[in-house]
Amino acid sequence: MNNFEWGPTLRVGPAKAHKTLTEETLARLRRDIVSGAFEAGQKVKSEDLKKRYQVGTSPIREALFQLVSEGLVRSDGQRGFRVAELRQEELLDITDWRARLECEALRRAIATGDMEWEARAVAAFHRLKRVEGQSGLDPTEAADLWEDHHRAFHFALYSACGSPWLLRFCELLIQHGERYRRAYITYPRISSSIAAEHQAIMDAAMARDAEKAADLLETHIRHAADLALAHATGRPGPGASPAKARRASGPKSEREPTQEAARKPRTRQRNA
Amino acid sequence: MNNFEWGPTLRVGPAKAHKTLTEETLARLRRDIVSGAFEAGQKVKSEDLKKRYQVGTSPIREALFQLVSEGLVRSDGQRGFRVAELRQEELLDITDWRARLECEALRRAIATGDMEWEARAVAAFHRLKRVEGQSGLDPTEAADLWEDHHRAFHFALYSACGSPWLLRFCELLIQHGERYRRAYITYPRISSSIAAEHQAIMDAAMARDAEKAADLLETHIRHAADLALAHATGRPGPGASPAKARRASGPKSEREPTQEAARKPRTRQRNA
DNA sequence: TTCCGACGGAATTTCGAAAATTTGACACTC
DNA sequence: GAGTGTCAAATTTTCGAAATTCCGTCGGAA
Repeated sequence: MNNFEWGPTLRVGPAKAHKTLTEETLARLRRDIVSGAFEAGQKVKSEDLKKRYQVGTSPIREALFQLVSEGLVRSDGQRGFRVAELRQEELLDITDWRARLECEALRRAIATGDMEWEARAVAAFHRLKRVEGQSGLDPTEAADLWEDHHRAFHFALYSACGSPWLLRFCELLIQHGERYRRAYITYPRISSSIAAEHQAIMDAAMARDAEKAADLLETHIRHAADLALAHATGRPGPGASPAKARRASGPKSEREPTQEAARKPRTRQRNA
Repeated sequence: MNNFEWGPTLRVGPAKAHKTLTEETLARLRRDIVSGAFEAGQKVKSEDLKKRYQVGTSPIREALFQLVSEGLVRSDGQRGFRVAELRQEELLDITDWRARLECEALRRAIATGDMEWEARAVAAFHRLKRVEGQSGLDPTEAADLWEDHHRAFHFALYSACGSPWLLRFCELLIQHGERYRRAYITYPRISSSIAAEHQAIMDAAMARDAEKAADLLETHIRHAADLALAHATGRPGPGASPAKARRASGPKSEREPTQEAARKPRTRQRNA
């Protein structure tokens, strides 16, 4: 039950062969949303995305719909799509569930994980450390790289939990947690204390001390959220332009419709 | 935080206006998969679906991708889609998490729910009872109707839990749980004991007895799963044609490729 | 002025056909 | 007979354009 696959979200390695354009676009779009390349609440026009990713209408829409289901994008009737908003309230919700579910996953993995699991964890941890030591990279690239391996490390720890659904929930929550973090905290900011936390979790896990590992993990998760929250409150506020919106597409006219345009019902032909 | 929306999955009422064809197709396809109109593991050809739902390529694919994310459909590289398999192992997993998460949701709702929540629950329960009393319907239709209202009743109970993510998780799990149930148990089988369980849960919830309600709910969930499991083990086994596969499309040739056809890598142009 | 409906540009949704890929079959060699 | 390469049909993926819908604006009536 280990080779559980849902999306290719958390795979760092060689990845599935026979990728379709849709899958590729999905991965890129998801990464761009999580990394903050698009602003929260921003309208995403398929025309822009087509230019940005150099693909046709179908892959774009197919990817968008999958992201809707993941909660990163919202679909507005026949009014297109927009990036999900960021609300502090939701960050609290996500953090609570991350603490509950990821700790549970870790406990189970420690209880039942075999040598292969240990090997995966050790390998992922090693990669993370190496990436942290790396210097001289473009900040954006460095952030992306670190986040990828950070995610992979956490996921490797849970990978032996034995419950596909738990793993899936963790996957979703981690993704969203990362988005909040990256929206509020500017890089580079891989503080050594975070690295130390990882080390401690890793040690406890390998020593098969489930309770200690879970405690450390919970602290780690809440710590990250607190940090984000602290930064958030000292800022314009959620939804109001966190991070820079890098790699944004050209200076298009954008025409954001008036925020809450009067929504009077009209006559309609179809779908009567 | 109550008006949380993800998919239109669990809405019974008036539903969002301005439906697009994709949304409609998504709802229909989801319902058909959950209800067992498609067999588990079956390949779904877009050509068939186009004929079945009378729409073009795009709505079909867009709906399919959303269902992939929900776990009801799996996407096979460039080899199309197939309905997710049913494995007893997974039913156990789903049941465990349903018990944990739905009970938690119910507890929270009881703790913080207001009058409006009570009203929603009472209304949903009333509808469920009325539907159960109804007679003289086509069995298929009756099953669909009952399931819709059963789902809505459970969801109404949780709707005041205050956590969007918890609600979303419950939504997904309920959906999958229903699929297993309907795959293994043939209708009509709305035993009076189930109705009694609902009544008891409802009473405890309205009396704000969180612990009792949660206990009853857990029993209810496990009871349903046990029933399904009992039927499953006395059958060909999961994945091997449970339920009837009603409303199946025309007697097409179906051409199921040999289960594990030798998968030798070929030369490829794109995505090199 | 304010409300209402129609008009037209912009964006989204949907379709159908072209391009690419998979799959099974057939012939050929070893 | 087993293994291998080629070919054509079936299927999926992708594109681009047509159809539909939305949204702001303008003009006219109360």
